Amino acid sequence: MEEKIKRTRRTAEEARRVILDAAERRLADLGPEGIRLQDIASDVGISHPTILHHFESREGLVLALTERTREQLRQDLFAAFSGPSARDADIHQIMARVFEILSKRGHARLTGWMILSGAISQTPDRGMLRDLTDLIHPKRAEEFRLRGLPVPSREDTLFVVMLGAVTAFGDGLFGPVVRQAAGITDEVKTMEQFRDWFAELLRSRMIPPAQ
Amino acid sequence: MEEKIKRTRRTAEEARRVILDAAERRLADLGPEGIRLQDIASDVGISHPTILHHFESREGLVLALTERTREQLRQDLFAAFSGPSARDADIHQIMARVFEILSKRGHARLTGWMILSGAISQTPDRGMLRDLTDLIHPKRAEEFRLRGLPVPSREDTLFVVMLGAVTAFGDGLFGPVVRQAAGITDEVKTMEQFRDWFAELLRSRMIPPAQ
DNA sequence: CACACTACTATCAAAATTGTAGATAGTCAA
DNA sequence: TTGACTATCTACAATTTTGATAGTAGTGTG
Repeated sequence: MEEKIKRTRRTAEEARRVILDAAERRLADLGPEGIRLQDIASDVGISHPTILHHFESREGLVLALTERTREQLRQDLFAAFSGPSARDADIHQIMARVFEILSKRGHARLTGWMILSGAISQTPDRGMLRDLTDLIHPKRAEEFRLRGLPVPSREDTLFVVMLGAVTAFGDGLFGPVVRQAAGITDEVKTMEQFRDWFAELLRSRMIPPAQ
Repeated sequence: MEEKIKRTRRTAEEARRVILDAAERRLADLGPEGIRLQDIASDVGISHPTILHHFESREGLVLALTERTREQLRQDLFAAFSGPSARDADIHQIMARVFEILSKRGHARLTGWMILSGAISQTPDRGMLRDLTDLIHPKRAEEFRLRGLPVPSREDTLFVVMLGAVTAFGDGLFGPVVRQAAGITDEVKTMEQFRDWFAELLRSRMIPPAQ
């Protein structure tokens, strides 16, 4: 006697989404070895050939995940910097949000893995930080201009942005190990203190000097 | 007619060394998928069971590599900060050396991979940055004391060290992608400029304010 | 209702990878 | 020289993993 098996049939788009979600979770949690078709499939509750059906190959899955992660990151970052709530938020809040995006959501780890595995170089680059700099620099220049101070170069703003990026990514991936090597006992508390300290450092570079 | 095959027989120590060298190179160059016993073996010019003979298992190899990398990093960093040449080198030269250690030798990439794969948490931690802070902080405090200025807390020095570490690691792994996202064309030149700019930022935090 | 479309499954094939077993050959010490 | 030791090899086994094939079952449209 044969069992009638219930199939849940999703739209192709929905199927791709849940598969990518599962792959993302596995990769962020379990590291480089975590992206096995069978495991991902069983997480979703489907058979592994279904993944191949939607993504052609394992590599196709990886590339799709890379692209989606990049795009999400771009959107999250721009939301943090140009959303309505960012209008009068100070840099502490914004940096807190950036760090949160990169560490809590595991984006730093994901990106690190993608860089190491070479997937990221096969995916289109959209000049995220260039655009971010172009968003920030005019405002910053204006602040200086209003006070009659020498306007900092765009390159200076770019370097501040790059430092923010490198540090936020670096903290997301290397942070825990660095804090351990620093002999820190209260991870969570120190993490927040460090981020605040760093945000203050960035702020003192960004704003015009006190008159 | 049988060919007499020449075997090169190394001491166990030497064999372990060349195997770890090859594994390190593959991992830094090729990423997570680069650590395959057969490939490493053929790089060295041996058969893959020889690797198993020396390291018990693939995992044993990974752990041995993790430990060695950590120890090398520790030694390199301490050499940069307390070696004879570091006596009157300024922070620009020291940071340049730190960045070089982490990027050129691929240590940042290696460490990133080890974190992602979970290997690093199975290896002893020696509080490298804590020790580094204890090496630096007294000197720094003395500089302030001599000038009759309020002495910064050890925590402040620790944060500067942590920022240096996070940024140097972050740059070693994420740097190229960040620079690409920043729309930078001349990678090498910008990299140097950024590092100098960052070293100057660190210096301005570290030294006593101008009288 | 009938039919086309396609998301999905079971099963198989092929390749790669780690690990085992037993034989072989350098090396050193007695 | 002889013998013990062990670094290294060849050959094989077991497992895992990606991918191919062909058929099944929801879903929407004429």
